[in-house]
Amino acid sequence: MNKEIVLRLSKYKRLLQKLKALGLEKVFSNNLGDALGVTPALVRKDFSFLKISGNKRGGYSIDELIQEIDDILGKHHPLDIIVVGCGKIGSALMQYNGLSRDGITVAAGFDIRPEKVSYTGEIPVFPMENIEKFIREKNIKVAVIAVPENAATDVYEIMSNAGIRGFLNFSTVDLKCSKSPDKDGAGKPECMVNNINLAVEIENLFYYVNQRNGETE
Amino acid sequence: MNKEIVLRLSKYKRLLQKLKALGLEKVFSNNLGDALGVTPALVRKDFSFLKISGNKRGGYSIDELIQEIDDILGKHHPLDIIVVGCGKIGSALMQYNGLSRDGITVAAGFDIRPEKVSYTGEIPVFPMENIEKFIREKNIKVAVIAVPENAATDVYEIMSNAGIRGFLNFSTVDLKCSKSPDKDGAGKPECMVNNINLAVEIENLFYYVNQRNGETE
DNA sequence: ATTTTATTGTGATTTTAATAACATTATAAA
DNA sequence: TTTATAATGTTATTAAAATCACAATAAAAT
Repeated sequence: MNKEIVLRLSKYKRLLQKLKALGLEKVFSNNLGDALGVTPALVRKDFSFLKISGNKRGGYSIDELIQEIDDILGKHHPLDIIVVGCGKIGSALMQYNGLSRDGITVAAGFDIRPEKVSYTGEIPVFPMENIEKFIREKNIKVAVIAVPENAATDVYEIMSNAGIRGFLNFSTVDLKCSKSPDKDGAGKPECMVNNINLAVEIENLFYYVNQRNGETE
Repeated sequence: MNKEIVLRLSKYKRLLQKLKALGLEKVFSNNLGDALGVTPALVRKDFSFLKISGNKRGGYSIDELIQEIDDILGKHHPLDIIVVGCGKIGSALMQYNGLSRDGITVAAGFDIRPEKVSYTGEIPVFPMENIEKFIREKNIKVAVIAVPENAATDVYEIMSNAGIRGFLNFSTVDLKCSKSPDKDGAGKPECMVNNINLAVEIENLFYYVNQRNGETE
């Protein structure tokens, strides 16, 4: 499955939950397409691909869609993550309410600096030495990387070896996930990395802003 | 110009700066392609498109590439932004060093809550009433939105009217930029919005992680 | 000076994702 | 019960982006 379609699924679901909260029960490919800025045909294709069928004239059942999308996104399992690096960005994420509202739980934070370690807060922060054990024991599969540039690859390696398979990387290095080593390069990726570089995003915005001011092209 | 190519430009540049710091002077399309995970042909096409030419056997001059990319990304103008919403995410961004390292300056923060307002810190936090005046006077064009869901569209409207043209949106609503109203829908977008939904990103990771465990397909 | 080589620059091809178009069919209306 | 309608589901088409492939050529080697 395509990366874009998975992102659309999350967006459909958020929208559907809001529609449901408003008391709606059915929705048309039309409505979802408008909201996401895509054609209704694409919405139908997505659902068709997911084996969700609608009703020839009544559209799709919102409940069924939500249920089905949650299945696909694995929302019926606990979504436990850890955050590595409890500096500015890392601790903001740990305290961010937006995650728990979507069923995502930050199980713990980790930091190499002793002064960041704390077992008293709502979410404990452990020293880095404990990370491997924690990942294995709690069977954690997804982690946020919020460490400085020079530590990122090391931290990635450690976590990757301990069993983390999904990384949300806020460090300034672009991490690429290693392939399965046993198949000498031909294997499918062992993990998934999602790099978010805030400076890149902002530079990107400035580019467009400058475009607008400059050439009328 | 394509959105993807602009992102690649930022990535090329970061890489080039590191290579330069190591003392290198020339680089081949080959090297850049490897690092970014694209083919060398695409790298050459990007540069060709930017009117940067290399040397038939000596590759590209790192200095020239950096200079040229900075030109295109508008890095010779000041990159001043504001942050609206000084909660967890917002204040983390304001204090984040990664931005200033790339020449991006947070000129001010804004918050509707009086207790967040402060003129003593390194970056002042003003009350929301002042935002329009500030944007106009300082000619700010790019803003980060880090407010709760219910405030996002209002805040977006206010800033859009005051002159902001590039938005990095961390709120949980997907903002879509409005088109120029004078051309009844046919005009080019008036602004650019970059939505980052952290919960969506993490859900996305869980999807791939679950895939790996499940079907061997 | 000549030949070889390594790299650029670009046209052709492939791949992928999205749109457009339409045949199908469940519901509603007559 | 028949007809009309409004939505789905899917096939064909278009558009876009990346890769492939190779001719052109500057530098290095002989």
